[in-house]
Amino acid sequence: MQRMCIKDRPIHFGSTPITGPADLYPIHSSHNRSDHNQQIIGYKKVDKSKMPPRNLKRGGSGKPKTTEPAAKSAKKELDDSTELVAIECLATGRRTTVRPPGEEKGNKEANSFWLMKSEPESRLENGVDMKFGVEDLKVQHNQTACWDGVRNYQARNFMRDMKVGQLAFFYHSNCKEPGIAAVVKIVKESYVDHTQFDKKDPHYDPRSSKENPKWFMVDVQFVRMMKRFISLAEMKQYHQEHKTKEGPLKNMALFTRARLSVQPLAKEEFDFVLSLEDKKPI
DNA sequence: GCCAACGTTGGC
DNA sequence: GCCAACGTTGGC
Repeated sequence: MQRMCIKDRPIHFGSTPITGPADLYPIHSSHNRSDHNQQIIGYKKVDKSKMPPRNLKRGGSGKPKTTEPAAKSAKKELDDSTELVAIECLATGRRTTVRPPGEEKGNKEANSFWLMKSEPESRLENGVDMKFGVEDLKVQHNQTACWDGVRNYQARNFMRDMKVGQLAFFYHSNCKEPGIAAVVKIVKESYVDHTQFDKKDPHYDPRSSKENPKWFMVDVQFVRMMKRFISLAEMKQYHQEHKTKEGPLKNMALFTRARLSVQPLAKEEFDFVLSLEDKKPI
């Protein structure tokens, strides 16, 4: 079984209105559940050989280590991120710094682009349809939707780094043809994801509380469809080629951190993908 | 803090 | 449906 949804993705329509600025309207998306208190982040170019994982593991599992801290630490990271991307495991308190692919020191623009995954095909999760493709975004009021349901710390932290006006690719995952379908922009910065408190929501998180919410979301607005769909397969070919010949997609998170539903793109990566629109598909 | 077991992601 | 990759859990 696969489920798709997975952890970090958003989407579905719910029905719950969100509170927020009057000009934005929401919606919902949703996603998964499971993560814990930890966070780590970063991308890195790291070698995955040693990468990661295990160390960044969570720490105390059961005890949310921080009860308030989550928010606070995360915020701290945000501030630090102006320079390097700070990574910290909330659970362990361990901190490391990594620089996003393509980000040069002092180049704050480098990380101002994102890729957000969503499932365009129906798939039930606890009875709720997770479907939310670009077409679904386009029919929302103001063509804007809140990216709720993200339940992965890295993805959540990336959303917290998002700023109004930044662009992101709307990626279709878990479907026949995975790939980039459109360009969207961030229209509301990180705020509490209300679905974590809703017992009926597939992404309900019993470990979270209103006093100390764990999950956040941003609002995105449709900008335009890609001139042509840029498939995962096509990008993968470039990724492979760029790994040997050196090219902009050589460290693309889509391949180096495949399961992350919200991922950063270096400007060169974003621009390269856009340049493919005017080329013939390979 | 380590690490084996387990669960999830998500392309194929 | 399969399964590789990798994140999470939780005992020790």
